[in-house]
Amino acid sequence: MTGSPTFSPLYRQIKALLVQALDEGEWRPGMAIPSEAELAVRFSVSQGTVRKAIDELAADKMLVRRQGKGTFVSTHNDPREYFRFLRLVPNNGEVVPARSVPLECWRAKAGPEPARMLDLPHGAPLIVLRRVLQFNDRNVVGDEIYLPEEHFRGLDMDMLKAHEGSLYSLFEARFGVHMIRAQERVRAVLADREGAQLLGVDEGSPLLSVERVSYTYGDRPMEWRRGLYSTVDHAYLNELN
Amino acid sequence: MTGSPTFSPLYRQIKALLVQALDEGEWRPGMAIPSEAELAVRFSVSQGTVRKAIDELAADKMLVRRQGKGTFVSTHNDPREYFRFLRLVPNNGEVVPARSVPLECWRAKAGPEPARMLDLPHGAPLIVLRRVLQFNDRNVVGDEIYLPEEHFRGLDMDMLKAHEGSLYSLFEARFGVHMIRAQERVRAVLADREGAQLLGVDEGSPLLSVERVSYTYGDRPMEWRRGLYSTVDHAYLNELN
DNA sequence: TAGTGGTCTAGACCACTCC
DNA sequence: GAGTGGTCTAGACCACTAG
Repeated sequence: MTGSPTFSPLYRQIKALLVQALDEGEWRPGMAIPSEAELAVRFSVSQGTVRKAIDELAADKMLVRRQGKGTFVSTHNDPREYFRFLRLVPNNGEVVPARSVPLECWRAKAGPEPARMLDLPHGAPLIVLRRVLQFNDRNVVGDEIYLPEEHFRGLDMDMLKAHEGSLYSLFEARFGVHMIRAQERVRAVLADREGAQLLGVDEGSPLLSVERVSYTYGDRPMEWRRGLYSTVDHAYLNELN
Repeated sequence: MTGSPTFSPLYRQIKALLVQALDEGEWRPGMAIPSEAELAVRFSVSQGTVRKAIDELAADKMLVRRQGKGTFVSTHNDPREYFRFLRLVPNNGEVVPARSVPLECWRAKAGPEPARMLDLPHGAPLIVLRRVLQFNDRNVVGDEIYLPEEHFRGLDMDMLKAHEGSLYSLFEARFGVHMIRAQERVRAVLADREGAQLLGVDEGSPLLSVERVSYTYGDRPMEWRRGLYSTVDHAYLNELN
């Protein structure tokens, strides 16, 4: 019976303004945003209110606080953040860095599934790419990745081969597309001939199928991918609360 | 060169005291804790400091705030929370409640793996139970669950059959064991004869193997389980930030 | 109307980083 | 020492719940 509960506290409005500024690129990934005191003046609120807005953005991992230094726009373009969304860990605890190796890259029209996942019209232009992830020079993940061409114009094999780091670091550095969050659906499948060969397992071996949609500011989907994970020497790790 | 950074803010000390009180059962799951004002008096700090401690406990899901009513100890013993740790969702979005059906329950000595995962000495007494999870009366998950007998004395098939709800709600209601968080490792495996029959799939079908350790207050491991998930009609859903 | 959590402010001071 | 985020306080007021 009651109307919509339209009440929105000040700090959430400040938060929305900050997200808008981030989305518009007022501050680039890795750069510092103005100090809390400055922002308080800019928005005509107390520092405590700015602080609460930033608290939430830090919890969302859009910003990173560093005591004594400032507050920074989070970035994928830093070795420690390259594979922020990758949940695969080796069975023996040793930490080896992953390496992304591009295989193919072509243009295509969106079929029903990519169109739906990317919120695009059927037939919209896409860039599709295939790559593998390696640990210790061994292929462990094979991905097929679908991107709306509109936002990734110019992406090709040369660019992929020239780039050090993860795809998300490339997306950020070259196309200004910053992924904020993602959602994965994991299933068990059998390796077909191609997948088996790619990951160095027998045909018919069990693999994880991992489908992921990644979102940029404003919950806009910007990437859809399907991966095959070999879980012989690794596991998909998940924390539950 | 610098010594250990032992600085701990007041609100974290308050938080630790609150966790201790929760662990000792001063307030039971589902019940309200004292108001922020009362706690401020009790600990001789300002309400804002208590508030920040509770903020973190709410983020950890140990407490739940309800505006106008109070702050409550979180509980698994509520239909909406029965399967808080279950990440399985149906392929078609419809929400059907899960149902836990016990199969077997027996006593055993801890082998190397349960002992390691539960931080118990080799040979420590365990209770082991097998059960299935059903959606729409169809078996989708088969679990084998290992519990330290010390904390679950008296658990048997009769008790399992008599209980409505999830295992965690039973653990909480009957044994005062409240799971706070858990960690899962997911792999792809092939269904053996037994697993295939249990889940109604062909032998050799791909299944998810999900190993989980659950922790109570103080990060004390209290349960280890291994599950087989059929992902024919469901997917393991995960949010990444 | 009373009690609870939620917001907002202003100010003092602390911890950390860098020059 | 200057500048940043981090803590703590005290007080006023708002939103929500329940009797």
